[in-house]
Amino acid sequence: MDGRNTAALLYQAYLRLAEQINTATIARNPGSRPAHATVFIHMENEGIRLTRLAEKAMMTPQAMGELVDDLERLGYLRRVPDPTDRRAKLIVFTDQGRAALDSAFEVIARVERDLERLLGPRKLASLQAMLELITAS
Amino acid sequence: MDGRNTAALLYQAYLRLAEQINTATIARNPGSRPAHATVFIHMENEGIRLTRLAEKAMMTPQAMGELVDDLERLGYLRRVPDPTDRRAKLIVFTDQGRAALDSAFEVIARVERDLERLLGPRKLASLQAMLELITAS
DNA sequence: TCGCATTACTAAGGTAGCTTGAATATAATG
DNA sequence: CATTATATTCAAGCTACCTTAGTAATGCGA
Repeated sequence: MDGRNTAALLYQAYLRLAEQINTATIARNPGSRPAHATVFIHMENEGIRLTRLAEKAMMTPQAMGELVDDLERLGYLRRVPDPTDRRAKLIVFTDQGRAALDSAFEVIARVERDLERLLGPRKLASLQAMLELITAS
Repeated sequence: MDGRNTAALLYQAYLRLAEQINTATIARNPGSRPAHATVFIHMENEGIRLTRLAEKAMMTPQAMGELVDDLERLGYLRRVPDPTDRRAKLIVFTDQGRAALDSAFEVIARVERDLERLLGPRKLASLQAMLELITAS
């Protein structure tokens, strides 16, 4: 079906890298699922409310609540009362959660190093610039 | 979360292009869903059996059967008896199905032309080469 | 010809990742 | 101080896309 289909090529390359990242992070953080990543992506160090987290991730508070439930059960997050509003809770990292975040950064950094070895630094930079251009187009 | 995450950039660029392709093809072929694309991708002009189609797409014949049911109902495919085996049926394109396939190619070609205008032919070729390299790595 | 394999179909079930709806507690406002 | 809005949570449901299980007809090798 493809005699030059850049979209398909992008997807395959993405799958290749995502598989590496998911495999490594799930191995390091047993019990976690890809969907949990959106929580880490939108977390804030000082703590964040569920509603705000949900807004940032563009989902309902209920859906985000389930993800946070999981990560709390797994020991990555904790809910503490928000001192400024007794209805609200602040979702904060545990030490384990911070370690998991660091670990995820390391995994990504390793993949980036592999890419740099594969393509060379100049070409990798060129690739990233083109991808940003496409996304913004 | 990203201070240079090529995987994320790849995904965003892919989403940008896929959204264009899906929107255009679904607009041209009402009733079709993204999952139906895998059928078109693995179809064969001379006709193909359900089991073989399922194998190529790496899913169960039952799952593929449903997709083919949909596309038959929508008028893109037809099941005809396989003259060489009375258990089997050949899934073949209707004229409408062939037109839809052509139309999908046109949509992709349009996206490729847009990309060529955005990046230039040399850089687009370089992008594709890098994506293939990543996929094969 | 007997027994097993293959092709397709029907039916039911499962999973991931969401949603909508409704309840409770607290806050903010006129 | 009555009303309305906000933060969270419990419960149920939904969609897309698959799966496993079981049935019937036909083909094929020993």
